[in-house]
Amino acid sequence: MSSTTGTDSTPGAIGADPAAPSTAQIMDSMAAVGTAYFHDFAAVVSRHGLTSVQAKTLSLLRRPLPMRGLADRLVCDASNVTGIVDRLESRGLVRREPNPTDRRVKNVVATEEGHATIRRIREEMQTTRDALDGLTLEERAGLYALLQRLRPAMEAPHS
Amino acid sequence: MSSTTGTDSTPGAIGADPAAPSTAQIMDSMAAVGTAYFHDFAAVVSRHGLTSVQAKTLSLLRRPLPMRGLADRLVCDASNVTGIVDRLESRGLVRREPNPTDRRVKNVVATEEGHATIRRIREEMQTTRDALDGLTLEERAGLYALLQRLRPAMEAPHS
DNA sequence: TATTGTTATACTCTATAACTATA
DNA sequence: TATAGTTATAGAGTATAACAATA
Repeated sequence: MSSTTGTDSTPGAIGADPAAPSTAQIMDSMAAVGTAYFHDFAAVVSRHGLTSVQAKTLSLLRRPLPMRGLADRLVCDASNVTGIVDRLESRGLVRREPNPTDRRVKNVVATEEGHATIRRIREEMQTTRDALDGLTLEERAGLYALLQRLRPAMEAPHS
Repeated sequence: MSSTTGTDSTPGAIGADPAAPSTAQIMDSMAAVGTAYFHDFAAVVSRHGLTSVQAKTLSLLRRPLPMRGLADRLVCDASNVTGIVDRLESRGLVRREPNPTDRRVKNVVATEEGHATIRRIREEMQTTRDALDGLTLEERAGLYALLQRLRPAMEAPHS
């Protein structure tokens, strides 16, 4: 639809219309902002003695999930989840509970400390919060609308 | 979907103004889109037999960089770069060259195949490209402008 | 003395394969 | 037979500490 979505590499685009960014330019910006976001996240969670994947797992446990459900959401093999949950459990941040209806399944539940930890992490991502606070209300609304519009297409099955 | 989208821990925001998203809501969207972007990237580079960090390293080598420069840009300890570059070099994607003016330094240079590989990877990120193609020209311009506005604050030194 | 790059070490994440206990 | 979870294994990324060569 966007007509000239030609691949880019900046053809003869010395004075290119600044209002018509190439796909490559947008991708570069997405990568830069995404990378900065995850650096902020990693720095904050490491102060809590957690790795990124451990904190991500904790953040998925707003409600109990089976090991398998965690593997699906983390987009990794189920065998990895054993170790990740082991380490969170040994720190008292999650618990494994038996599933009453299917004895093969174990439900992973965040403890009160686990919930508190992930709450604090969200609050402590100050670089990201400050960056968002630097936007006007209109810009914040625009950014959110665009990200929400992008999200389903980005998360769609990669045929 | 805005009603029962239990996506985040918004305070008492059941019927919150959709034009005034909370910081937490925006952060969740950023994380979701960022995660999807890096999943696309990881899937594409893995078809080329590369890990994400290897491909990221290759993408930094549009011009030669010393090992130390790579460590700075990858935001990791210098000792890690040895192994990453070792693996890229054993696949013929980069070369180590001596620095004429400082014999302690080794410049890492992408080979022709290295340049071609990173070029192909950018072109093959179809999920991301399709998502961007689903936006109107105005939306693309708005997204790019917002990301560019966010970038310096996000990349700022994390005191 | 300080810096560049490397090695050695230990831990975590990752996929694959094989196993168990359930279903 | 199929599924949930685990274990064993091997490769890769990560930080720390120590080292040689050079500045």
